[in-house]
Amino acid sequence: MAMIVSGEQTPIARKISTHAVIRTVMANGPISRADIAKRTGLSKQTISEVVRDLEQDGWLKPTGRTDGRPGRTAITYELDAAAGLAVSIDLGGTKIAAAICDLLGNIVAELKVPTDRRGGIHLVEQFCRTISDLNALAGTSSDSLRLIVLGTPGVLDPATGHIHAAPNIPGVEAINLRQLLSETLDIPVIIENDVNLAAEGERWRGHGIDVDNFAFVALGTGTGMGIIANGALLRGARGAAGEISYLPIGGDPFDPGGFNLGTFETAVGSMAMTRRYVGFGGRQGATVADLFNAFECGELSAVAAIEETARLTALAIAAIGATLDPELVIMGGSIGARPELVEAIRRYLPRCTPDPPRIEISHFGNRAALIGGMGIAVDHMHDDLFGVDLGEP
Amino acid sequence: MAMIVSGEQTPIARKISTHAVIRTVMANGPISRADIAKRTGLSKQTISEVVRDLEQDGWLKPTGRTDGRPGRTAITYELDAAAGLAVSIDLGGTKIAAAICDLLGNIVAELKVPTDRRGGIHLVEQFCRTISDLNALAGTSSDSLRLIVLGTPGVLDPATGHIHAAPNIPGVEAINLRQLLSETLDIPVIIENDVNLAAEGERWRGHGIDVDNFAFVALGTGTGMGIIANGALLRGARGAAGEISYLPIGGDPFDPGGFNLGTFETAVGSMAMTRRYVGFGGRQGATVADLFNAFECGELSAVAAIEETARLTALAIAAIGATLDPELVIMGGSIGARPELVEAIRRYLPRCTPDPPRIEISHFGNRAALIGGMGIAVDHMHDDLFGVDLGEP
DNA sequence: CTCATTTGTCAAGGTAATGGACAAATCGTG
DNA sequence: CACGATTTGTCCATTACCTTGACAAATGAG
Repeated sequence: MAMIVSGEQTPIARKISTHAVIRTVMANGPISRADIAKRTGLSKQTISEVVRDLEQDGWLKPTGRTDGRPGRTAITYELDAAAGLAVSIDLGGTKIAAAICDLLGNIVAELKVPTDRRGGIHLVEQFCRTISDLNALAGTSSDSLRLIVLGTPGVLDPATGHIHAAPNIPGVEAINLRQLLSETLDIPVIIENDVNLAAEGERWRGHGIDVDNFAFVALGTGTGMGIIANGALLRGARGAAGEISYLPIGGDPFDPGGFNLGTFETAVGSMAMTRRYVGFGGRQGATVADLFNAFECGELSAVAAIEETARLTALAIAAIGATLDPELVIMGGSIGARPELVEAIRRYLPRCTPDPPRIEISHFGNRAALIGGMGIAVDHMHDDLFGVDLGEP
Repeated sequence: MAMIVSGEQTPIARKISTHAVIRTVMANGPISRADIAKRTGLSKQTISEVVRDLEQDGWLKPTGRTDGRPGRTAITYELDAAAGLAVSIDLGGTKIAAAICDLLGNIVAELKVPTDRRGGIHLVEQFCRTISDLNALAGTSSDSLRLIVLGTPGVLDPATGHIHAAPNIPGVEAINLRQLLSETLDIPVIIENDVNLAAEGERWRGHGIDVDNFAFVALGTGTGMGIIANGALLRGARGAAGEISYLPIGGDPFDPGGFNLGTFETAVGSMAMTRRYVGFGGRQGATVADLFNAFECGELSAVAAIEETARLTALAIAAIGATLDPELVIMGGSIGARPELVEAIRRYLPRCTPDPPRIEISHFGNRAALIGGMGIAVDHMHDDLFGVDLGEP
């Protein structure tokens, strides 16, 4: 009923001090208490108290001593990485990638398994098995896991976490995957669109470091985009921000047939690409890999197919640029990350938009979403543990 | 050098309490000290002290007493609106609108003058004259002004405030309007794109209240869009977010001729509309107003011109929707706010995009940017006066 | 070994917030 | 009109946190 501004137990002032100490330690690596005092402006006394509490609770640990300078040697402290472990899972149509990471974002264990094609409830079981495999691999225990971040294809409701449309994975629209997994393992689960996670991955440790406005464009079987705007993930009102499948580019958007897949996806998805290749005179039944091989050999129909895809993608990036004004567009996905395609896009872009954004190929390739999940997990653990909430009247 | 976490003079704890009190008073109107205590969770004693300090500094003032309920009557306090005044200026190609508002966002004085066509430095002089006219009108003094928010057309550099392209106003690209005005009057000046301000206006007190994701689309002589994403203004990397003039819609984006105005603006600006009207057989030399009059009379060429503009705008909104997933699109500008056009857009939209956003006509019409400037000014004054900064190591 | 230098602890003092007691002021009711 | 119930606002003692200054501990340089 009444708003509580000071925390339930720990008073607000000590919370803020603790927060400042943690942030200083995280930003400056192994560091002595005296140094923390200088950087935070708090007194040595206070720092000693806060550090003692944090060490008792297992968050900080002494890691070494200073030397080489005059004066008494100082004990240096560091975040105890093992104090918080999290799992990141990237659920794909054919494969599941999963990893355990610690509080500092170090990868402790990582593995990949084929997706259980039965989908639905069987996926929950598979996740649990995979997590226990990861624990065995890393020598950790399920008890020390604090959080699971799950990346899936499809549009997610920002509020409930319900998956609206995931064409490649059967039986996930009927169940609440997030809730089921969370209740089974008794751990909080964050669910997020996989392309959004890929964008987060690039922001965390890829090309997007220190870039406040960029987009991750994925082209593969389907199309999608993750947006970082003002330094944060942009989900939109219904979680459908970045659903570029429906861009009115590459076809007639008023054609009711385009509603199933979306105009843009119909024009540049892998189906469209091979169809176009065949249309230009390429070999019947060719896959996208065949197409790029043919391009390598200089086959004209392959060149034409890729050029057209690049032209349409450049138009899409122009539309995105006119809306979001990103500094950078990162290309990913089995098609989008191909250097030949990206090179062609770079050629087309300045011809259809003034002041085009920089174009880069994903730094993490198909691991971007997995990495992004870890980034979110680490940020979330930090917020959870050390965040300061001022309340909202 | 050293990071100061606690404020220079006022300790952090008192700052937070003060902040909580201010927010509670702002949110709950006239309110007694006991009530503040209940809502914030702080003790009555603390509230009394904080309120006494705030009253001494002129921020709060007692406004009345409670009655009608059992128990001792309470003195109710309110923000002293006159403690902070700000100016909002909307610089247009033909007119300048300006207003003074107080800390609560009440409009104290408002006026409109024709823009000095000589532009450049003369605008600074005109702003100063207008502000002193406003002061005379409101009976206030220049000394109590804390902030000026200036809205202009064109793309602004988010860092420097430099105006990059403002076709309607001569001589503003060569000078730093923000800096000049700020130095002349010795008041901080915030400069912002006018369509962004219009979006802020709708967010503050228009259709965008409590809507975290929406876009304000302006169609008139030119085209533009202001974006509220995640509840905040989206400027993009170079301040060009929402520059929908360059959307690759309504023409061939690879046509080098489209670079001057942008493909979309070339297709739906007022020039394009009248040209299209004439092309469909309308009267030579007709203005946009004539066109809408003709539509009113059921003239087929006018109907066709408006239908085509609506069709293209629906496509643009589809593209914006695929990127941003707004809950709402607010239409503004001399053309965009026309009900006939909006009605047509509403008809076209479901045919080219699934799950289309709500479409509304601007709540403030051509005053939206002026109102938005006030909203920003009020928010900024609040942050300035009562914001809590935790520092950043 | 001695001195300068830096680290870390101890003790004392100050500020802000809490909680309880209590006076002040008002409404409702007999 | 008096009295109890109720709410407001102040006073006082106590607690929690942070700071200052003094001082012991530990180390490199000469």
